[in-house]
Amino acid sequence: MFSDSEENYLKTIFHLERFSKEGVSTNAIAEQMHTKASSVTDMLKKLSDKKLVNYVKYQGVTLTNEGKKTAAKIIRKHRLWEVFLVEKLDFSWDEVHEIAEQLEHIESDVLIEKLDKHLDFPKFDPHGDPIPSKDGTFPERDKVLLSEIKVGESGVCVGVKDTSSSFLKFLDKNGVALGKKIKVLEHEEFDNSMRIQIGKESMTISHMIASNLYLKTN
Amino acid sequence: MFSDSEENYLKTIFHLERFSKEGVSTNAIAEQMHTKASSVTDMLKKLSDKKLVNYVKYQGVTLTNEGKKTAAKIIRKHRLWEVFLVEKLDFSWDEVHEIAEQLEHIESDVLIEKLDKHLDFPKFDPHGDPIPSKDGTFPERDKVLLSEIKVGESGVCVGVKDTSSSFLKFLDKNGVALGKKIKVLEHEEFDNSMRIQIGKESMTISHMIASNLYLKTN
DNA sequence: AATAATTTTTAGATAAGACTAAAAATGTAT
DNA sequence: ATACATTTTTAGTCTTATCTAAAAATTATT
Repeated sequence: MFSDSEENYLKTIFHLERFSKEGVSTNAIAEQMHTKASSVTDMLKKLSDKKLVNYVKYQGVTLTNEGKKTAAKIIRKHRLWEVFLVEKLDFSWDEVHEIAEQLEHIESDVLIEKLDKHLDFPKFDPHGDPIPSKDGTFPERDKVLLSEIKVGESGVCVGVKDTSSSFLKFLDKNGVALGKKIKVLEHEEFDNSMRIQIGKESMTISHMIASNLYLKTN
Repeated sequence: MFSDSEENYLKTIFHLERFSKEGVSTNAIAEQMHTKASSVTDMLKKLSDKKLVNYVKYQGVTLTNEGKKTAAKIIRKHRLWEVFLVEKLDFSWDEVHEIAEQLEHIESDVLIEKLDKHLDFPKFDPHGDPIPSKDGTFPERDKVLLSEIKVGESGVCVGVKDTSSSFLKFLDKNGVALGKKIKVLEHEEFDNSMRIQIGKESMTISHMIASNLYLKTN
């Protein structure tokens, strides 16, 4: 159906689209794929002809619905293969990416559905990233309050429960933002305060704070 | 290391080499691969430059040791993946070839060794074809006496136990030869005689005969 | 052995994907 | 608003793998 190269572009655009509200820039794609801007332009024209992206010269690209569906399918395959490699072949989660980059291009719908079944229909890959379903929808991320997380474990900040501006201001002042990784270092029993690590900094936060911050774990 | 196309050529030459004592002809390769003779010539030059084949213009090709090793590795991957598809994903043996054609090009030595282990080091694929080991050697085919084979099952003639000329003459007269497929139709309990099918012919043979003929079963 | 038939190779073209270098468009400063 | 810097596109080249058509070598036939 599509070449490996086309699939890789779609996948990259899909991932970049989640971070920029505007169309994805040629250079951003080039950098992500370790290729040159001119190569990207060539490919964007081709993908546009195939109705997989909305492309206007100098304006960046977005995926069409068809493009999104195709990208989701590739990501589905990639992540299912990662689960296979870790769960069935005993790879560790940091060794599987390169191999999955190859496996994701294997073309067979039956194969991927049988693999899904064999793995017992996993919802998340070994890195905790969601596996889109056959129709291209992504499962909702598990979010857990920071206060629920055990010592030694970590997660990435994905939202807040208390949306008051004073809380948000506090978070901002302390370097807590969406996407930041937080590790729980200590849990003080008597007042449920926690010592956490954000980047290289560590700090102590009250239970009040910890019970209003959502993290994605695993 | 090598492109998918180069690997496919090596594999094809490897298979064709087993049937012709001479070098493999350009046309034979072209036919097998559904491509044109001129394309084959181009590739043979490239493979020759890479020391994977011994190629002399107009004389056909043979694989070098390096070429044989490489071909065996691809066949190993192909057949291990076939075992995986049938044993783990519940494909039937006739559905797996095309998918394995894709999977055989996935590049990762660790992957293939882990897959081998996961499958418990199989020696034959679902079609009964031998799986070469890591070092490129093919396991000896299981041979079974015809007399041991159950009704309904079949095998291919691979040798004799009694090597007397009278026995060989008998086999010859009845159209039994190396490579012939034999199916067991009936097994008469009282004298252990068998009714077998060879090609379109069926015939009855004594236990004496059946217990001196080796078949490969699948 | 000379000619015919077949096989194989060469020559030249095409398509995909990537690159370099130059041109065009867009964005930013003074 | 004009000039500078950056981004993006175009134009042209390269590589890999393929093809067609024609030329060369080999094999078969009479």
